[in-house]
Amino acid sequence: MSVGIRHDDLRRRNRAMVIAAVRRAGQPSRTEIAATTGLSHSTISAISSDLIGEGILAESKPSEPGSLKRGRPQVGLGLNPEAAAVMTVVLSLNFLSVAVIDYAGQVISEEQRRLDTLTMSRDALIGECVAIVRRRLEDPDLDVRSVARIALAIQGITDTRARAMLWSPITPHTDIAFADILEDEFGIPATMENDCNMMAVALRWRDPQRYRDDFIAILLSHGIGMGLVLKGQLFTGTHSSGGEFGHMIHQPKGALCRCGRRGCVEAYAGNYAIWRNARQLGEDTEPVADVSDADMRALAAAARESDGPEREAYRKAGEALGYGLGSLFALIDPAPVAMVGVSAAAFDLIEPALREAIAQTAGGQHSESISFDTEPNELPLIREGCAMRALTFVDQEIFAPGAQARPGAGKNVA
Amino acid sequence: MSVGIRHDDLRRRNRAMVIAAVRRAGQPSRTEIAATTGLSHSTISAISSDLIGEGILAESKPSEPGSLKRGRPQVGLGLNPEAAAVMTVVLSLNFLSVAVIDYAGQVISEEQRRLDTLTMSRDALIGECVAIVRRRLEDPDLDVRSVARIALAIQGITDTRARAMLWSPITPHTDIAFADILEDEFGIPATMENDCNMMAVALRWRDPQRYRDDFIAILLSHGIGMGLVLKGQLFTGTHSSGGEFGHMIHQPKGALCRCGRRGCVEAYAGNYAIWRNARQLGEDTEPVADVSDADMRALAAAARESDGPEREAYRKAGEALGYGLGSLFALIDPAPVAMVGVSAAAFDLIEPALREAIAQTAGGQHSESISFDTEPNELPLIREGCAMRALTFVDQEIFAPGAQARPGAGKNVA
DNA sequence: GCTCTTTTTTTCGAGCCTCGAAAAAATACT
DNA sequence: AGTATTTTTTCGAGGCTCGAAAAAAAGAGC
Repeated sequence: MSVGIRHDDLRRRNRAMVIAAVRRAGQPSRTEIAATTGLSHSTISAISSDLIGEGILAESKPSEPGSLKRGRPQVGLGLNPEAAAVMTVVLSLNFLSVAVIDYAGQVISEEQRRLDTLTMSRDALIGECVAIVRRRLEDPDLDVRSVARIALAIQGITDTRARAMLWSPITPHTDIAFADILEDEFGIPATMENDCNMMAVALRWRDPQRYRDDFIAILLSHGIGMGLVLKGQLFTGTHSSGGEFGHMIHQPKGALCRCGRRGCVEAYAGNYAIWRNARQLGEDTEPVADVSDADMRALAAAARESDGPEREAYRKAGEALGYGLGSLFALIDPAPVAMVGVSAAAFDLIEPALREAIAQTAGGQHSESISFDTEPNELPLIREGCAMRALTFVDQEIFAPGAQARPGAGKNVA
Repeated sequence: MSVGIRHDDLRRRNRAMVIAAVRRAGQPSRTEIAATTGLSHSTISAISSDLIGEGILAESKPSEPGSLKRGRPQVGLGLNPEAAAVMTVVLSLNFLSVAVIDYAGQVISEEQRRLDTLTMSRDALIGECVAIVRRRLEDPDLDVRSVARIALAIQGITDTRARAMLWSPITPHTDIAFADILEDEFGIPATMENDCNMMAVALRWRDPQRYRDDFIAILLSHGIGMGLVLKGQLFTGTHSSGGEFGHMIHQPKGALCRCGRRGCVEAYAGNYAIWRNARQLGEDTEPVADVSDADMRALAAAARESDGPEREAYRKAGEALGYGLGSLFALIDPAPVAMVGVSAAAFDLIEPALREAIAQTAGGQHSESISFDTEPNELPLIREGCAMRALTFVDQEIFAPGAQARPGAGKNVA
């Protein structure tokens, strides 16, 4: 099973703890780090002195003028923005966006492009991704050697090892090993992440109070996606990114889903499903390829206006989501939920039926106490999540082990 | 977040690894332990010499006569059966059973009792549990001081901290803190476990080849329960034992479930549901309290005999289980399944409809490759799981830290 | 029966790492 | 300027793991 702990692992792990503490707290003093990690002051002192010597951390003046305490003032430790950089690539329906982010998490540069992802050939899609990354790397302001990691996020299913996209609604092509492709092309370690998982990662960094150890991020968009954090860990399937909440069964043999099957939650709550119901097209109608955000906002407006088929469509969506959440809660117990995406802006139309449905399930025993939060814009969240994922990789996998193994690499400060 | 690693943790963890390696492998040599843990021979030598000195491990002669290898023969290390003992208490419908198990996992003594759990008062139920434990502890052959842990398993929902039963179908009473009660009564650390989780634990020990990192144990009994292991970890809810597969929704507003709600998987696949459908009583009929195993076997026989309402009842059960598993697989991806309990003996009647249903779900994409195994008798599994849970607790929490902190306690061999 | 070979296990010194205590540093209070 | 207070560093002690070498315990060969 798992492997024994070597002596050198110890330092690596404790270095990782210190870096993580600094990334989380912003500008903590050595004393604060000692308190949060439980390590002794001497150890923190030794480790942080090493990390500063290696250019990973940097001391920053207290900066707080209102710190009228006695005693030697604390000196804050911060991440050195120039220690490294990472790149995020977000590929969504008809849209590709890239950003370069410094080690402290600030965006250095970005680029966005419209594509016709549904009709592009496999090679063209890969080519566009490679090209946009290359353009960013060729930016004269950027030190290419400092780019330590690329994180791609895509709508759809990725594999557990974060190497490949297995299936995606934005393209007819399957099994594209984006991570390997980018690694081979640029020699920079890369991962392929699921968009909703990245949303969950981002929520945890944005609001650690609310989104801590257990929570759910649900993407209400053309399709329905989910990112799930359980016991502080991002939940993934055994083979894939998992958490395909949208394809849990709501009604056996029910409405036609984009995945070709019947009765999935998405077949009632995805944008195309709401649109289909609002237009009263019948549940067997082939899902349309795309409904614009503007159309969805118009639909929501009409639903708020009068009690017609539009309102009924949102009611059905709420019911499907409610029963789906009820089944999910039966498995994992209730947890805070964040609704993300265009239809999150119409959550007022969805919520009543959702709560009613959830109250009829075992998981909804305390349905009043389940709280929902909404965030209409998913893209910034996905990018933030990617950035944090790439940065924590650099923290844990590159900086924590230190550079003693290879004396030629990295910056060796005496 | 998590805490830094101290220097003394190191030894504790590596001791735990060695003990775990011995428990898993049976009679491994020091060399084998070094190989599986990745630690050096010197370290293994030092640790195992300590453990032998403390009476936790014991050397055993090679025992294999056919070991015609050159070189110094390996000497096997085994668990010392007298190092400690644990107790398992399994509380199920109308039945209470207790066993005392030595440190090597052999049953020393046991006792079983029939009770009328559904009608007993709260105090009577607790009293019976306490009394049966006391009788075992008063056994003159048993050194009471060696009993290091009690593990209770109960059908129903337990809390995450493994202290209390929150709800159970075998009694109308709720929120009984069995673990605390036993601890207070006997001064022995105790935990309260969910029966299906213990089944999963046992399967992992019984057949580590098949049930390794990801698998599902489903109890097909009066109710439907599940134990789930994901990524090598027992899956639990955020507040409770979780994994209430039986109460995922199969049909919104469908058949009446024992939990009082409608459309749960259990309301189609639990014994009472199969019985209700076989008797053509209608889905709104109040679930009966108990159907005997003999009745269920008769039902299965009738279903095999001719294509009547009995066969249809099993078909409906298969359909509900199939759609439920499909939804589950959408979340976690497919994994090997073990069907446990009386109705597992009728799995031939269930399987066709189950596979048909699962094939219509997103999670059932490779439905042929999903393999089912059956085990009609759940009680031995639950007891084995409890025993292993209690024993690994002793391994990790009592023996791994060692006794250096309290020089008076334990056996200190110079 | 004795020596050689092979494999397992133990011993020993080196190198790290963390810790606690004490010292040093840096500032506010008086 | 001196004192109190808080943060940070320094230093020696104690542990732990590791690699190399030695010791132990057999079978193989003559």
